[in-house]
Amino acid sequence: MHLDMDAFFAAAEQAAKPSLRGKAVVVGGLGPRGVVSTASYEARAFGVHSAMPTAQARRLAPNAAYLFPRFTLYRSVSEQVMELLGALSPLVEPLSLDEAFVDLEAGGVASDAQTARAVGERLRADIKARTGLTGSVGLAASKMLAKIGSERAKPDGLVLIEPGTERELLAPLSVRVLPGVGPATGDHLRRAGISTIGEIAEAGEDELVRLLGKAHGAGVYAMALAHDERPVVAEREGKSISVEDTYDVDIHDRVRVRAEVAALADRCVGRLRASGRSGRTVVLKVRRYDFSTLTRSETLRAPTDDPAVVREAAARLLELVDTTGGVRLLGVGVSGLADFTQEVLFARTTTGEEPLARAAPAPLLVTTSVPVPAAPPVPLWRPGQDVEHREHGAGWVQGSGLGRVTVRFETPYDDRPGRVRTFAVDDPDLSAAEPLPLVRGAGDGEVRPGAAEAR
DNA sequence: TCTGGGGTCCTAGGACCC
DNA sequence: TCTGGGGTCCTAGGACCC
Repeated sequence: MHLDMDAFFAAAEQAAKPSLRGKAVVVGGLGPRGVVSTASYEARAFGVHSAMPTAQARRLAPNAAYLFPRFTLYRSVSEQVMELLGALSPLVEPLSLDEAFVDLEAGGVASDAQTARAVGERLRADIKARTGLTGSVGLAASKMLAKIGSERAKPDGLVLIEPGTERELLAPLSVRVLPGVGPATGDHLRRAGISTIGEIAEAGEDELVRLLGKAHGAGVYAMALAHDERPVVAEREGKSISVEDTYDVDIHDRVRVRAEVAALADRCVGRLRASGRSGRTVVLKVRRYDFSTLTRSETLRAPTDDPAVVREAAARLLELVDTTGGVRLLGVGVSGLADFTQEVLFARTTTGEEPLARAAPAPLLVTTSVPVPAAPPVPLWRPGQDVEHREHGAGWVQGSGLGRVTVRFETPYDDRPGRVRTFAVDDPDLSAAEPLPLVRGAGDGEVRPGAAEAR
């Protein structure tokens, strides 16, 4: 089974904000260089879609609601959904917050089409009851086909692909439907006169390998024949951790570039340590004013989670890069991840320093050796953000500017749009708040064992 | 129209080693 | 006189995915 939540971020916002139900909603970066994460179906009718620059979306749908993503909310909803999946099988493979594969056979809940369909429909009902949101389900004999099924089921549907019908179903579809065929490979194949999956099958494996290379060609050919033996894998270990920022305006000042790289290194290490791991290879990423992107990396003698070590490596790498003309993005990453204990064996013992493994998993606070110039003022109130007013209760920020902030007072449990009020940005009665659960009683991460099996 | 942020996997060349 | 063969590690870049 493949489960894919429908327009997940936008749907969660509509569930949280009654005034946005049935309206065009766009969730994504709201700065001058932002892109759309998710558009509600109403916004898609205007031509807005994921990965589109938000500036372009605003031209297409000027009256849509534009909201910053609220990952804490999406994560808590995601946990509830994943918990329902976990009740079906020990083999659940999340692909992102809103998508997962489930091996139903391994869970012993379905091994034929009829029961699989029943399990899928019951899951969709459980998700709706638990989160208030809809998800689409694909059921098939392999990951690829289950995923194609959920795509065809959207929105709010279920598609089961009967074993034996796979190849005739695939034949007329675009090659772009196959996993691993993106824009570049799609163009490549089209120039060779291949645009449908059926044409890949006709071309033969040798031709595909000639066009795409050994590994890629063989893989794409197998997929075209509906040969996909990839298992559902739960709990995959991450292989790298990285942090990057695109700046609203290009940075020209080399001193500022160094300061940003140091800050990114600290943030990266913060996440590295939060995951209880250490890394051996430090990667610096630079996107220049003209969008040309390069990476420079350095492999250390031993894994580290020391912010100073990562900061210094990143600083060395930066000195290898010409940034005249300005940079629009900087990033710092760590790969070659090892479990934490490894490292204690190496560098740390000689210093007499308390092993970092014992350190509290508190947010990492590091004083940078480079003075960090004051960051451009971050707006205090971001569109979509939850707030609490001493008098008016729970609401969310509709917009702010010119020293004022506009709030709509409504909660996920209201049936009608709430009232709008405007305050001074520094109104002492107004404070930031945590998101409310979308369904009353179904709290964040709250475990209700047996909820799914109870029927 | 002006292009996010977080990842994974693959390729290819050079260094290095046996 | 005409330059082995194979394996691993490191680095850089590109394609792809959500």
